[in-house]
Amino acid sequence: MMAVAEVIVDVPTMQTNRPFEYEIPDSLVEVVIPGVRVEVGFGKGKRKVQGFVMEVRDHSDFTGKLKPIERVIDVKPVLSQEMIKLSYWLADTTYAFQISCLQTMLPNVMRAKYKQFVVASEGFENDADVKKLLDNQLTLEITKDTEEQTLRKIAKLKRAHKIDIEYVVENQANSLTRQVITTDLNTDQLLEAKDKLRSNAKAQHNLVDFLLSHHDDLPIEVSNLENQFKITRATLKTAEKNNLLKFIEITKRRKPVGINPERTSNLELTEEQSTAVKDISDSIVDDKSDTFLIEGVTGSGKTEVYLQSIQKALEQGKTALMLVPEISLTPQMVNRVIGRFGDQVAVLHSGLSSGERYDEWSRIENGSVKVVVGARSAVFAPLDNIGLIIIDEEHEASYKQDDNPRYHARDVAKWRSDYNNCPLVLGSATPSLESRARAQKGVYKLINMTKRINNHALPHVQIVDMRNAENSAVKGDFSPLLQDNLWRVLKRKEQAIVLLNRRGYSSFLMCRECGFVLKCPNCDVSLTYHKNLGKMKCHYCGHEENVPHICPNCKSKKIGFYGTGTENIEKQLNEIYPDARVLRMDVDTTRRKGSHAALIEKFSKHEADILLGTQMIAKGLDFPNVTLVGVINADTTLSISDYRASERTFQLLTQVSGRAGRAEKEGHVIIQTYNPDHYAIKDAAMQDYETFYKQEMYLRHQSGYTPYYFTTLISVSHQIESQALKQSFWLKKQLQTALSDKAILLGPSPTMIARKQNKYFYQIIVKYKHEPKLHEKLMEILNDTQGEARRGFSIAIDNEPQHID
DNA sequence: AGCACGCCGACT
DNA sequence: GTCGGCGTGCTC
Repeated sequence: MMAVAEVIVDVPTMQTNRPFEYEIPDSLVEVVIPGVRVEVGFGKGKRKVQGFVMEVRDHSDFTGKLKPIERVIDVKPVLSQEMIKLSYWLADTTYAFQISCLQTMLPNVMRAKYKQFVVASEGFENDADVKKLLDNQLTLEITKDTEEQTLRKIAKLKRAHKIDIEYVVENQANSLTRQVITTDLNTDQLLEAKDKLRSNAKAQHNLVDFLLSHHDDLPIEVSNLENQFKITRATLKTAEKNNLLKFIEITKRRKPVGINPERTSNLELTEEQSTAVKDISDSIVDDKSDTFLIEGVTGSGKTEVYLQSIQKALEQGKTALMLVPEISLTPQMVNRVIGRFGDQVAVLHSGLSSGERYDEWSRIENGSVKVVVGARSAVFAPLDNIGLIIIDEEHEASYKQDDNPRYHARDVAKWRSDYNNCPLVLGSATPSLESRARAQKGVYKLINMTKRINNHALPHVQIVDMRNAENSAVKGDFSPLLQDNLWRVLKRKEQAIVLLNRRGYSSFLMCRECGFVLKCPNCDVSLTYHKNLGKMKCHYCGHEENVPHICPNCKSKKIGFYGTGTENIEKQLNEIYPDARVLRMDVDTTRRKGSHAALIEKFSKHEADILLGTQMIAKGLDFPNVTLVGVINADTTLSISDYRASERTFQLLTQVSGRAGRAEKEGHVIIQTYNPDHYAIKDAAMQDYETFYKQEMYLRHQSGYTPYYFTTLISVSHQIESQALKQSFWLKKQLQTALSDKAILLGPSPTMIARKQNKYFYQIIVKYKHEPKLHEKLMEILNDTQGEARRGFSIAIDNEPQHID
């Protein structure tokens, strides 16, 4: 009997997108188990790659000779059975390679780094050519910087079998350990020991004094002692010999959660809240995988419902997972969860370094954490025995990953909820149409929360018609009504939020003389300015260049930044209200790590009167002193060519309005728009989701979009534009043969950014209700176009895209 | 992806 | 003749 492992290898191509079988050597039988990473030989040469063991069997049907597993990387599986199963489902539904799915599910440090070294073949150690190539060293590393000439020489010597290439698979994931010191002696014993020290042993005396005064702080990190207290390692070593202290290695948690917020306990619930908690709790207790949709107006206390439901899961000895959009992962939110559950909580946000992220992953994986809060990718948190999954602000587009694997966290959460037999709770003031429609059909259980806590009135919303000359002509972008109300807020020493609704939020360079815009040579996009680099950069291909001071087109000096507009609005605010403290929050001011949180902190301490910003200020923030919200231009998101434009506009306006008057004080919202009669704007002003929902559903029905139809977006790209177009017509024809005549095929049409990294993009949209053959056909197409892929042709499939552009 | 094999044109 | 270009098939 032979032990065989099914391994997914780290080679992301269509042809290798299946398990390969490897022999498990006797010495490794005990350790090669599903979920561990292994190092295996792959291909004809001596190439080595990392792989994931999916399954272990006792025989193989493979007719050839099996290669052995060379090394086991993990002592303990990094993938649970749940994650292994999930990866199959994920690969299938997103059309992504399974290896990509596995890597997405794990912290980045688990991704192998590959290195190649040139070494002399046996017997050629003294060969003149070899010696010259290696420059008398034993090895030569081949990197991406290795010159073309050298590569040629390497190829030549290799053909002559004078050299070999050695492959090294590096594992980046090792939890850092740190050295700490502690002592078994109590203070009396230390004093006693101090007396015994030689009087000239000054450093030792100081050290003992230090230990006495910091006795309660022990253990203390050695690096801290060296840096902060200037105690050398030599001193410590001597003290160790004298049995004054001892060294211990502990696994370092790179990111200790900041200052612990004050512990809170359950708040008293309103009737609506307690019904919600009860319904969810019942599902937790009964191990039912129900999906709840909480449709709750801003300020209705959804968070408390989440917290008490989590509490229930913990009481049942289970764990809980809570997803929030990255942007609402602010200290405000995080503190509320940590405040309730203390160090049982792990927080996964984009601010973590990859090492920190790995540490948090380990804490979750080894069971020391019961609650996980995080953004999209936290849906893969290695929690065991999940009792509850929550997705806050479930309508947020950021829950969908926009590169491979293009998964939606909501779908993954649903899968895990089914696997764990636990409820999934979706919460929003403005649910996505598809979720709300599912609730309508009874697929989800709808929980309506219509009352604000303490019966706070909803903010008073006014729409300003900017087509009216009186409003727009006065002073820049501020209507008299908005100006007036800002004055009042300032006079009352309250705070205001001003939202500039912009879709693109990067600053590009434009000549005011001739209109020239600095563009990327490889992509059809304008370059954006990166403050920290001091250079112009392309978002799509990474191309960089210096900032020109004269216009390359007309030689004028009037070339400058044309940004989000926030700077311009800031200038206007400063002119109208010279005494007001304005805080600008946009990509430029939040680029540095932590600056986003710092600005929020500053505003919540009332160190500024007006918070000015884009989308990012609309979400999840709670400032009790804010009584006015002004929206400069509500329309911009309406005019985009996406069928979700109205939905997005409605959501944004409703949410930003909810920022006003969250405490005792009444809130006031002023929305400036050129489309005052548009239903998305009117309904947002009324904070009337249900009316909006009905209207939007009607329109979606008319135009045949989600949730009435499923959509799949297929984009085709090629170096040569005509080829891209030709292939996309071929693809459309392929689809037509497989699909029923009820399916609607749109396109091919060029994408909004028609060229990226010197490739031309066309897209086809498939709208359908029931096409059982579509999935199979798309898989077939992916397989068939393999050969073409070599010639720069590629296909990307996006199931249920969030935006079509 | 990355390697070997194999088939063609232009050079020590 | 053979070196090295690229197109093709395959990887347990």
